[in-house]
Amino acid sequence: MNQFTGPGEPGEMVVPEFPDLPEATVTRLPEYLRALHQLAQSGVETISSETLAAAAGVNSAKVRKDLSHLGSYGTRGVGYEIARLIRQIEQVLGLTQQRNVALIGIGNLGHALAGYAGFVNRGFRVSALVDADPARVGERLGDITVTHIDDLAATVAEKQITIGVITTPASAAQEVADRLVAAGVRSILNFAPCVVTVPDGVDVRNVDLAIELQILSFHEQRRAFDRARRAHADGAADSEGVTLATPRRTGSRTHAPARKARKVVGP
Amino acid sequence: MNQFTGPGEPGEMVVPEFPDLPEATVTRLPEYLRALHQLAQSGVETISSETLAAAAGVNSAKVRKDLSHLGSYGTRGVGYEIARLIRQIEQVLGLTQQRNVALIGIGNLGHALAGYAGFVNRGFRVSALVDADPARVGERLGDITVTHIDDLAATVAEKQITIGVITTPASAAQEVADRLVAAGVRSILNFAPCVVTVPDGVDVRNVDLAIELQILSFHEQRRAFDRARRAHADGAADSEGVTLATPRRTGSRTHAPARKARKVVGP
DNA sequence: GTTTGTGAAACGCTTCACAGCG
DNA sequence: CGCTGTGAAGCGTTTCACAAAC
Repeated sequence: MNQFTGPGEPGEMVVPEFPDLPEATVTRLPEYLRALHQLAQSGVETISSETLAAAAGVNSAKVRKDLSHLGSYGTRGVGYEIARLIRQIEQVLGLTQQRNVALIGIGNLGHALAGYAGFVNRGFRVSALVDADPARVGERLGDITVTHIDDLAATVAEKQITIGVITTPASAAQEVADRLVAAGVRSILNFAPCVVTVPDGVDVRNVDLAIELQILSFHEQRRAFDRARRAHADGAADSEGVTLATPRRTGSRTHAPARKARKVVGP
Repeated sequence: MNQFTGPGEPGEMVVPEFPDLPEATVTRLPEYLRALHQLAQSGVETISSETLAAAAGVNSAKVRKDLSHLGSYGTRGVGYEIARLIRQIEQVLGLTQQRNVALIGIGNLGHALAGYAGFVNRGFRVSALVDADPARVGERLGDITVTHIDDLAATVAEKQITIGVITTPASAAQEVADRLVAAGVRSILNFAPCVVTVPDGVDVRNVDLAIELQILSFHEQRRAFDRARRAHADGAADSEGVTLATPRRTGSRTHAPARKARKVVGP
């Protein structure tokens, strides 16, 4: 449909276009990308929506709709050219340039993320490590030296940071976010278990590990309940009017802050 | 509306009821809970949907709809009793019993999660640490000794594990998932950057840290593009028919695998 | 007056199903 | 024939707006 080129009629100023993607599509593109990189390694050159869907854990209609938003160049009867698709997705996701990430809060989690191999190969570089504890400043992790939060603005400018990752305790998260915003950072990934408030134009994503567990806990709980209910019904059925509760929702999954891939037993 | 009690008419077998919550509501309940715990500490006893909404980063209509699914017992003109609301939410989320978590893959991330304070206070206990590397088996972290993946079934049974957290490399994730399922675990939180396939009745949630960054990167990219576009338009406007692309989507946020709290500049 | 609980409208996302193209 | 691209239908979620309750 589009993909970075305007209509280009004579007598018009043509301004390049940026695809207007549904948010749900944006969250899936990285998943397709991950699957495509895997598939590319196995030497395949072309892929159908059906196969990509299986590799990414979604259905093929979704893949086709999503890719059509990129101005997809699939070939009917054949599929999509993997290499080209990778290039297209990387381009819309802004991964053609390397993005510099600052990690604020060098505790347990900060340490782990600083060494997380999963970032480097996917267009990101942890370029700055920041902490408020003077005792930690100067510490080296890999080839990066921890700097002090008071120098954040300078660090952001010097290292050309575009994304800040907050791995502080919740009590410090809002202040860190404020400082990141003041330093010009417009994208924040917040691991602290709290809501951070930011001005318009700033983008915050939250990952709360305990919340993920709690969501799992709910479904665990419901399964236990259903088992109890079924056992009860088995023992009591055919006696007289048995009231059965908990009609199972038909709905499948949407996307989720963290991605989901739930599968639950049918009734 | 409901909340664990059937209609209870005479002459009927009454079976307890489990509330049928929309998935979107389930993902928000933990966020309300987090906010409520904070608010409870500041001595407030009652809270309006408006205030809770602000604390949880959503809007008040959503809060009221969500809570009404629990068979909400708010008081009109007053609000909700915090202590009671906490109890209700913890009950539907299955947090009244402590849940035992096994961590599989004791690398950087596994270490960090093993020591993550955010779990303990929220109903979860990391009760088992598992790795495939014999060199790591026997290592103690806190008060837990790392056991071998081959003993997973025994560990799960002994420690009464209900949730497995995968922090292995992607290459090992599917096998670990298979073993967890074989050992009877029905809830999996997967940090490995890959899709794991599980049988019906098993619940998998994925957290891919690089994907979160890529989503941020997309919006970063779009902002850069919009700036360029606007600059271009400023310089060229009023000349003749200027084609402006990128109509901004109106949509706000849904929930997300990881939660979101985006705010983006208006046009 | 304030705030809840909720039908109903609006919205976005997913899924269907098939025309169109290779 | 196989697979993409896409209108249109179907669903779930969000938002509106207001009657009911305190």
